[in-house]
Amino acid sequence: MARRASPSRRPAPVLPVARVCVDVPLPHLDRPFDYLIPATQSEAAQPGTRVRVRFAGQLVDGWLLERVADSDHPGRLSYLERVVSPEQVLHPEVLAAARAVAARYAGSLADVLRLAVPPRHARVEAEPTPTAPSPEVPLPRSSTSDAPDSPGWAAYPAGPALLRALTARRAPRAVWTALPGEDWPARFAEAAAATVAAGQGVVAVVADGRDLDRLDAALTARLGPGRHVALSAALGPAERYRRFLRASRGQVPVVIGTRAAALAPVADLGLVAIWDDGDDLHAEPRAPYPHAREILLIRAQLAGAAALVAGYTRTAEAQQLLVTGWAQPVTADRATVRQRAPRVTPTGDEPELARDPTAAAARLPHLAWRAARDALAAGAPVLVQVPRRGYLPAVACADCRTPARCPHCAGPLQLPAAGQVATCRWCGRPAPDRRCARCGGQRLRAAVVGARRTAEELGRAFPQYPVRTSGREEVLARVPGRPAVVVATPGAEPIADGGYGAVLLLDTWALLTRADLRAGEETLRRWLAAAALARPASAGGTVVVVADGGLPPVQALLRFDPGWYAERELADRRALGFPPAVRVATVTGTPTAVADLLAAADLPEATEVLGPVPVPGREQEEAELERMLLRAPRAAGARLAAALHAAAGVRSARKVRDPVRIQIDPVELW
DNA sequence: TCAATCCGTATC
DNA sequence: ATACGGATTGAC
Repeated sequence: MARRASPSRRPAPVLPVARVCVDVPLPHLDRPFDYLIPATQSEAAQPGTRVRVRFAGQLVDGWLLERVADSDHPGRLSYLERVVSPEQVLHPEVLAAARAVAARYAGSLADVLRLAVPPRHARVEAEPTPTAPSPEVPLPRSSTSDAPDSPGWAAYPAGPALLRALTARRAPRAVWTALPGEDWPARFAEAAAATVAAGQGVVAVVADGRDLDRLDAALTARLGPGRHVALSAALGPAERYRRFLRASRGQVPVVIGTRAAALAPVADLGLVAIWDDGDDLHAEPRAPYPHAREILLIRAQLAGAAALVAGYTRTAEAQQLLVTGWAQPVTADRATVRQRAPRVTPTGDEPELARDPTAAAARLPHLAWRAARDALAAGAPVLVQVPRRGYLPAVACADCRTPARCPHCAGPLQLPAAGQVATCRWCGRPAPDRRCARCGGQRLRAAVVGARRTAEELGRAFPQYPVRTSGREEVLARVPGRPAVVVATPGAEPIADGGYGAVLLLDTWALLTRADLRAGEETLRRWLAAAALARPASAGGTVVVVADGGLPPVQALLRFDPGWYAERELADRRALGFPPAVRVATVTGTPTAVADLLAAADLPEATEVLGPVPVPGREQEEAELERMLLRAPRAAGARLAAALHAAAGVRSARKVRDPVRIQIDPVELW
């Protein structure tokens, strides 16, 4: 009666059962399935390998999570079809983190593993191992010294202690607010070197390729060649897998990269680090939409590793780490900040037409024009930051321009049409009688993004200097320390040799009134990133921000005090019920699908359900989508995610129609 | 009484 | 998803 199961196949003599995570996207199949390991494959079938298995009649990819002696499954087990490769690319520490990430974000393990391990490239896997420097080779700088060689960290009272703690494997956790002009890649490299000197591995994540290049260079300078790899989506599949393998095989102690590197393997993880955690590039756009910072913090927590959350600014999430005592601040004292910071001046946005025809030509406020002119005359380059197009129009108080919020749930308001009553984008309630929280005004105006100032206009204002642009199409990494006008969009500001003489922050109105919860924080982040490239005030460095000096982000910029702003921001979010003070989930889909899912969800008691609201900007979709917003106390966050994942499972087990998208603490909340 | 079909359920 | 089983319904 030998049917399909070939009689020649017999189970492996030891630990014959493989627990396998099958690579299918259905949430109700998000658990391991047991398979028999054929004796012939026993050697190859190690935990962390890729396998092929027959599942529901078809061949699918899977991950061999672990080997056990026997199975709880009451039915008959199938054999593994084959072990794709003996390479153990899924490390136990990464698996544990991936499980926690899936749970945190109401997602499936298979989805997270797809983000964690790049696609296999068989030819690369077969390549002979490149000769790696022996681990016995000492670091270029003294790695045996108890006090690490890094004067740069001495500018921060807690800095040297941070490095000592890394060297001593005490797993320090820090929120580092970098000084203006700080050479952060060098500081990151020093922290990495201290960890490596202690015999541990490092994973560091940055937002984009430009930051990655800088960190790459700093690590090469500090650690020497061949001690780290840089992973990014921009690499081809072969090179990406080649570098991943070097990390996975323990040939390098340090991995740096963009967000997908947050789950990269290193031996004995000692430090996770993220630069500029407020950049929205750190948010993964694929399910389950995890944020690189959260992934890294989960890893640090589970592995007992150190953590470094860093930037010129401080996010509300970083502030939350400080408030809960999970991490300690690494911040310079005020005297040092004053010494390093440029002079910052706010100005109104009315160009003084009569006084200055050239300024008017560029639609530049007089003060901004004068700062630029003086810096150019002094032989320094000038940076002009202009926002990119394409922000959602918001509604703001017509008198003081404070973004208008719903009196019921504090969501942002929208004006369906001129003259109509404003309604909330979150809960859908009309808000006919609301008053501005700041000034009490009742009139509203739509905050329309102004016309973009072009480089040509600035060229007309400063005809004798070259004008260069850095933006979406072409991003400049560096400009020489000579007079020139550099026009850049946020995130594309080149570094200037010797620093910029003046930095002009224009069209700030568009940034500040974005219809987004994070508008203020994001504005300050972009300003500080640009202002940090200016010379110190003592060397003539000036920043002119075209905005009302009374606005909190402007205040924070004037004082160069992102910590103050973060405290305020977190307090606001607590008062309004936003992350990270609370846990939020959004559920998006067709009205019936969303209602179905929520009906099936066993939500924690304290969950507040807001909505539904129509989802904007999806004109072509055949079915109209809507979104519900759920919020729960942080303590109930795990239960909220579990309830939504389970409900998605119940739904997907029944009918496959009408997918719903579940996002936990989405970066964009409007 | 049997067979074609429908629905629900498990997928190891 | 897809494959299977048990229930259901229609025709002989």
